[in-house]
Amino acid sequence: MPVLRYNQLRIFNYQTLGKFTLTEAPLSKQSTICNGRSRVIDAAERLFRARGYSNVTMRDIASYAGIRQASLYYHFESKEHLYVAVTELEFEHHHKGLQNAIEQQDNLRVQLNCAANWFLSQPPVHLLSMLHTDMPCLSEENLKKLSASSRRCIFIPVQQMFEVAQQKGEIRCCRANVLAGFFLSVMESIPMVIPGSGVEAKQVIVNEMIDVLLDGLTPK
Amino acid sequence: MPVLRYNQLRIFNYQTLGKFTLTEAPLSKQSTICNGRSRVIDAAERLFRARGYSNVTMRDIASYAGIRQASLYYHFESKEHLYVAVTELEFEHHHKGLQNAIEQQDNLRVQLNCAANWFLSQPPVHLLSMLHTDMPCLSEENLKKLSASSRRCIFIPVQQMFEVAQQKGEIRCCRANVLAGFFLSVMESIPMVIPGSGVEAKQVIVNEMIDVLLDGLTPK
DNA sequence: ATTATCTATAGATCTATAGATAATGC
DNA sequence: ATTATCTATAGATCTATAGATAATGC
Repeated sequence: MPVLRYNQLRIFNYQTLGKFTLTEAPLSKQSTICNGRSRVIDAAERLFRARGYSNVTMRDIASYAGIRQASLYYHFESKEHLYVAVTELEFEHHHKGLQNAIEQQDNLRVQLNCAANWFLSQPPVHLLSMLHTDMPCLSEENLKKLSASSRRCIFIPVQQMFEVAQQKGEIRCCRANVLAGFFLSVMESIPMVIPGSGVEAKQVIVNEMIDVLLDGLTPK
Repeated sequence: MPVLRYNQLRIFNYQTLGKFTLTEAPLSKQSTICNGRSRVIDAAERLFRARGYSNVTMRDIASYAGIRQASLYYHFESKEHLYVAVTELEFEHHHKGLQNAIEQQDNLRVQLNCAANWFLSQPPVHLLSMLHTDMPCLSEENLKKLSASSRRCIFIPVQQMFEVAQQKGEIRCCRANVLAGFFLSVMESIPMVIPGSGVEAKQVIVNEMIDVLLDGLTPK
């Protein structure tokens, strides 16, 4: 059976991934996934995010992208280089989305809602898993690089949102970094609280979360 | 060079673990770590919790426990069996600690503080990473088993604490499962917010977190 | 006889490299 | 000539099994 070259293979089916089914839409625009490199990035992005660095093999990525394993090394020097490239892109993507969600609004409650909806509209980042499980597999240098990126792209924008609200007197005095960790970790935990639910159910959770954050639990 | 048998080797040094340094005290009582099986469980516990299932090899565990890799299979049928056994023990350990922390108190604010201090007194569980990255590596059956254990031992006790407080009118109406996810995920995120800080710094964060949870952020 | 270890190794991956080859663009 | 793929494979793991062996307990 001859192996179809990528150039000859215009119609393409993503393969199933065992128990790691990936149903989300790709992060990048569909239109950009038309050349080999983009397909590799897209495949790696989905797989690394769904399973973590160590539970994805180069063969998995190649198979998902519709090429042979060795061909990945034409585009990326190593598995680690691929992971770093893909993860930086993902962080930047979230940076843009978050900034956009936050800066359009001037009220904290609405900003929180928009930021939360941004996260719900995207495949989950699993930032805590990445920092805990994936990053230590990388070189010291790449670990520092990605840690810094995750802070700059995701943590700091959320922190600044709280700082600004504090300066405007919208909320009382409280460490903005604690609040940022608060908000982000709760966003990460939503799948744990209600596994396998739709977006509407998640939005209900998010709204309740924002109410608690702003108004507290103690009855009036 | 003759290999020292475990029985002959009474004095023992834990080996270093590269960038995954494990400085925490063992979960189990020191006194119980005197026979082979307990040493294996202790080693596996530390390593799996520090790096996750896939980033630990049977050789790592054996080396840490001071025996040869193949000897592990005398005590446990497979890597997966070992992981499941160790993780169930860990969940039970947290179940006892949590129940104890919660039932001694009758005021929600104090209960939250005691539950938080329990977690701070133990090596971190990294529940989100476990559920997201480790569990999908297991068989369907073990996945279900451990998911159920994590719910029963960790999630439900926290949820019940909120339910009781709600029944007593201490807090206003709000989904108790959302609040449990809230609390647990924030506990998990503390290392992300202040990486590499001492227990005191973490207690400050925890107290600020509890204040926000109960009193909210909106100024009076 | 049983318990707890060891050595040696089979068999299955996984990453990465070497070198060939087809398609594309100048 | 350059780009993007392929086949084949080296070399390094990693899990798990087989069979030997020393210490312990009856």
